[in-house]
Amino acid sequence: MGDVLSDRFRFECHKHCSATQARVGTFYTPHGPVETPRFMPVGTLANVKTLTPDQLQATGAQMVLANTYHLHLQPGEDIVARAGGLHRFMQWPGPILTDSGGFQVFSLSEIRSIEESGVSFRSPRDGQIIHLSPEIAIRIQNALGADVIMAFDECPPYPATREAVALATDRTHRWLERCIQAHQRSDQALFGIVQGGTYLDLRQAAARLLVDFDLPGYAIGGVSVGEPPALIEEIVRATTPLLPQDKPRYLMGVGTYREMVQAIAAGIDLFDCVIPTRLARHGNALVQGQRWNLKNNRFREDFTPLDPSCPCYTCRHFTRAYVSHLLRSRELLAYTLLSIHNVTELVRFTQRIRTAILQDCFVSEFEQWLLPNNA
RNA sequence: GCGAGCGUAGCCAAGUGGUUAAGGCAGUGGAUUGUGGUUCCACCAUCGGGGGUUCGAUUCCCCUCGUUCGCC
Repeated sequence: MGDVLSDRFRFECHKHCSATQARVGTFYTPHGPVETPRFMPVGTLANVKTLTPDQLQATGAQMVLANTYHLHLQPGEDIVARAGGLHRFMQWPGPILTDSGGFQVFSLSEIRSIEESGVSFRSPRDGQIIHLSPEIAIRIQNALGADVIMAFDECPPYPATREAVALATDRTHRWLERCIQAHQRSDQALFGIVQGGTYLDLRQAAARLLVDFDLPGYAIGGVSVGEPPALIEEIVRATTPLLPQDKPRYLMGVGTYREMVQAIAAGIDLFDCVIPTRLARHGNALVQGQRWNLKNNRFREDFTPLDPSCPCYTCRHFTRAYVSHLLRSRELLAYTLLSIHNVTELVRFTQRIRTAILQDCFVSEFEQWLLPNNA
């Protein structure tokens, strides 16, 4: 299976940045290539919410992230499987990645018990008890049928003691073995996840250990859980170089302009983040490295596009004043237009980085984001 | 013209003779990182006007203005 797998999920590195660890590559999946570095919008079906596949495709998005936990609750993986799998059900022709649900246990359950066998918690939706374990998470993801599936991990909160993080990290490794055992589809790549909280030596030990599993890709998880942004960069810089050169590296849950640039400089290829769509639903636009609250008074009579230099549908057709009006009157179209723009913006941002690396001007062009702190 | 009622923020609307006058909507800012889905947080009034009573009135009394209902 190893050869078939490595063939189906080949990662080619085309160029390395001369001054940083940044690189340009292509990650091949059964549903098409992903040109890296690349931002992946979250998610689809239960989650992108306001974009059609056509609209999503027009943003330049290649791979999208869907959510195991939400799809398990509704409509249930059996229905997705009977519908012909996730790609067909949601009509997304490109690559899809599913998250394992490990993060959701951390982020949105109140009552939970985490044991060696797995996790149980009360669904915030309807109160029913949900069980997740490595085997269940993989079984669900096998049924959903995404191109890339994620190991079921334990994501410790921040802050957490070194002892607690070490326990969670060790458990994540034991769970990874069970995930690999449970995984049954050779047309799906299982990625491992590096945990270790903010303890760099735990991170590095975890990375070294994971490499031995020879997985088709690796992710850094457990960041952007409330820690100071500077710590994310530290973690990424300490961990990424230990992951294999010839495999895609994915930083989960990130992020912002700065975090992405710094992570790419450390050798990261893929990102996912709810920021563009969540901000859209809250009335914010990402424009030229800034966040704007389109509901602010100053946009009321601003008859220019969100970003005159942006090629997206929203910017080609509508004014800031119009979007501001849609938001004030709570028209659903506001969320669609802002989502189109925001996703386009972050995808384009990673595309521009890709181009800059290819032209060997990454450091000079993205200097403002590489320097320590500022807006 | 007579009788009764009501005037608290842009709107709706509690409330009390005593240091900081509920709440909602709207408004103004802010937040948001492997998606709990029109979210969360903060700010935003001296009580129609004038005069009395009182140590003290948004609250009680008088006048006035506005408004609503009924009668003529």
